[in-house]
Amino acid sequence: MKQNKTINNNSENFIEVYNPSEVEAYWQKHWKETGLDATPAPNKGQKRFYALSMFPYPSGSLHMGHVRNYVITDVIARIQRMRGYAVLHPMGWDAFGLPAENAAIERGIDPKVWTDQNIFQMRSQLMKLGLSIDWEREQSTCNSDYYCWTQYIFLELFEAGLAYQKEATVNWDPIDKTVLANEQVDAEGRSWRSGAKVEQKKLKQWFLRITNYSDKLISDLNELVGWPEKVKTMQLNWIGKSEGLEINFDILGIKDINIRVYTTRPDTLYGVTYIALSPDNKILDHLINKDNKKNLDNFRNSLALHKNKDREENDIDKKGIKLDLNAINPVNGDKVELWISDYVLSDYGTGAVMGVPSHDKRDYIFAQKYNIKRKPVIKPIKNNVDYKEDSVWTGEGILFNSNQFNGIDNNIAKKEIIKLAESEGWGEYKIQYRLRDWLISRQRNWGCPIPIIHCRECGAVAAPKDQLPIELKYEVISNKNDSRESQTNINCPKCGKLSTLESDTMDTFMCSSWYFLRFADPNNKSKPFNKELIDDWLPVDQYVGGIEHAILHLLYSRFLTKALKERGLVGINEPFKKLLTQGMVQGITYKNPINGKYIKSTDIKDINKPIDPTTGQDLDILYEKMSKSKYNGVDPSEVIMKYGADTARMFILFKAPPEKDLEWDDADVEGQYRFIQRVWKLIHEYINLYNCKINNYNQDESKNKEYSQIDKDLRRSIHIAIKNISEDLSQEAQFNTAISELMKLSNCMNENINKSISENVANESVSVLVRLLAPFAPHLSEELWNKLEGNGSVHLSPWPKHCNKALEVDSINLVIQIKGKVRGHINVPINLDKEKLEQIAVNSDIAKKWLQGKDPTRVIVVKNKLVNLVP
RNA sequence: GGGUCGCUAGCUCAGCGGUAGAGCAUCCGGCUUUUAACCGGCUGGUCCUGAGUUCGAAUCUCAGGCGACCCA
Repeated sequence: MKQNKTINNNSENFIEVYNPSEVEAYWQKHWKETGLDATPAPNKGQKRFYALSMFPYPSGSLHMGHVRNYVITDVIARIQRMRGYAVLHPMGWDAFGLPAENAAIERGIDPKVWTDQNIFQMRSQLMKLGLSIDWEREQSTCNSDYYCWTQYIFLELFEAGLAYQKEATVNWDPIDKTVLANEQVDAEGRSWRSGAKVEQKKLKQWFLRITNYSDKLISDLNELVGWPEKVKTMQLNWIGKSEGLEINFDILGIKDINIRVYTTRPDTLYGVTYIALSPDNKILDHLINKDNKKNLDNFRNSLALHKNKDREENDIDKKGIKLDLNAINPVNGDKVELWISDYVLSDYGTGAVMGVPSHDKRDYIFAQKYNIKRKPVIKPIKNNVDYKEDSVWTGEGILFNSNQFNGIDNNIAKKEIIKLAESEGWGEYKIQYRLRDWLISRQRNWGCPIPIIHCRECGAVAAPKDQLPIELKYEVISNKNDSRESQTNINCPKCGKLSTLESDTMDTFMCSSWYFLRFADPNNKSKPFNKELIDDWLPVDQYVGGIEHAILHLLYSRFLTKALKERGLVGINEPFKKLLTQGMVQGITYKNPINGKYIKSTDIKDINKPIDPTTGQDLDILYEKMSKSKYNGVDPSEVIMKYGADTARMFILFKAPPEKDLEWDDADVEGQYRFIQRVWKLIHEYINLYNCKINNYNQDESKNKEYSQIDKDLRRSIHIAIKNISEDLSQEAQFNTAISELMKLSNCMNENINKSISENVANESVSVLVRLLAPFAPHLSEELWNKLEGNGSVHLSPWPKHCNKALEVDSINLVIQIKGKVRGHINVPINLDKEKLEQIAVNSDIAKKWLQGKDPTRVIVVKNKLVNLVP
């Protein structure tokens, strides 16, 4: 940006242009030296506030999403400090994970060195944003003084029986060569990290018993009044509690064996035409004869290694083989076919489903493919045009084809059929959850080692807590496969015999499920944290992060907090009191709608009418998530270099409410830069004209004084700004409207600049504006505060309070409505009684003109606002 | 299919029964050796549509349209 020597050459006093890079660097250094951002020592009686952003993965470069995230918590932290809270605002690094390991393999670098370099890089970028973070509390999950306690917490869970090993069908990511938890596989069956189609493998793995807490995780959502409803709904759906019936189906011709089926739709029981078993259901061993055994083996082998989710999908091809057996529907004795199909999951429910093609989409598709008969038993109450008996109806309705239940509403029938099943003994009411136990084993090197020793005699033995950490070996990982197979020998802590150390590491989500606790007691050498300090600072008062963690991180953290509470390690029940999920930062893209190619903005001649330089095609202008492949990324460091951190902060907060997506627009950034410059100039003009100093403002004097009209008007604007901004920042984090109010106040001060404002009111306005601006533009405000000779730091000065008296007005513009339409205004003194207002309105020229001599039939008077005359 | 949220100036958003509002952009003027920057000013609105409630609806109710996200 080209810098002029002065902003306004006409002004008598030359005002230097505000130079953000100089000023920002100066104050950042000064704040560091004076310890401005340090967390105050717990002091009895002082209110506490814990502001936290989700800590980042240290990829090495800061992106706009990070900036948005950390600026939001920073503004909140700064406001709370000015309001007199002791504030904890820490930062750390989610430092284990595959990129470091891949870098190590590809380039032969120690992953620890690589990670630390990235952390150094990102930390210095963050510092340039002027974030009031207490860096003394910084944590990095890959440091042994952190993961030591991750292991300790794992052992606590192990002792509580909440960590266990089992053989299960698990999601295998073929690119990252590791297993994944269900939460880490998306709806298309792809890994959240590598994007690879996940395969199914049967492996012995470590799990955490999150399902023990299913009900608590649901019911305690009610405590989380400060969470977006959307996130709570997503968690509720993920846990997926359902009520239903578990039914025994006898098999025709085979005694002593029956098939257990779970259904949430007992009302469709009369519509069952087949039973489908999962291919690995153990009951098959008892049902299959030699001939069928071969078929089954072939079938099992032929099954593509689908991901669970994939198999649940409605529209994918479902495969099946028919058995020469029939089951008996216990409710009516009907014979139903027996099938094996890959759309039945072995570890959900009982590994068997009852097929009701008329009332379940997946069953319908399967039945259609294999010509299985259908039997409709529910029809909608309304004569729905869309409903046909030979199609599938999954909605509500009335039963038919169902003996004694005919004509009954299906919701009532559900309960009635459960009752019948229980009284006749062929089924029982059961609650089922979608949530599975959390698989935490990862076949990776760069992760927190699982502190377990496998002994031939004693089995899985916990590493003694006083021998933690089980150190991670940092040697260069040159060959993935070889390093996975090498085992570390260790003596069994129980019997002393030679044993092996567990070679898997933990899911990195385990590391991030408790970091918010460690910040309360970051340097504890004897345990993860001191309970008193946790209960003092936590729960986190304001947590800010991306919606992508609505289930993963937030659910795991809630679970772990509850588990630790039961172990007596913490006293809190929920970790995060308020949650704000910020929207994405999007960049402008130019896309050729024909071939779908993205064009760099530098290749476009006229940015207002973008044309593909090679094909001449008109381009679509879109806003999309910033990414290299779309050429729409904006580098935070460049923006800070060009405009300064304050401009970047102001822009990002002003452009959209925090929870909405934000469209990056360079023109608007310029606008914010100009605002910063205008404020700078404005305050200097006040200094020059009114000799403004913070300490010249006499608050007591302002209270009972008689003011001139100009002073009164300006004071009203000042106190309206205080009131509105304080409200914007109290209930919801409405930074955009708060900044808009700041602009209004500065515009108003600017309008009054050459009018005869009294010195005290000029000082009041300056003192208020600089303080209101402080959380948003901390450097500019501090510099101005300093110029105004304010005491100490503006960031430790008290947040202004509005004065109700200043909001009062002497006169109002009375609105005159005729039949509800605004026809004019009359300036009248405030607080006139209704009769007087009516009199003024009726006798006004406006009334005469519009009523044309007629008397109004009705008069509505709203005191201090309007009079409505109805002819 | 269900749920949630949204639709207000060219753009991004406030307003949530009582005069439609900010910022940016546009346009005009000033300043200036040009570009630009800066300063000043003016524009700009079926508040998605329709019906209802009301003296009065952007605001409340109902129906519909469009869009986003989530779930199935």
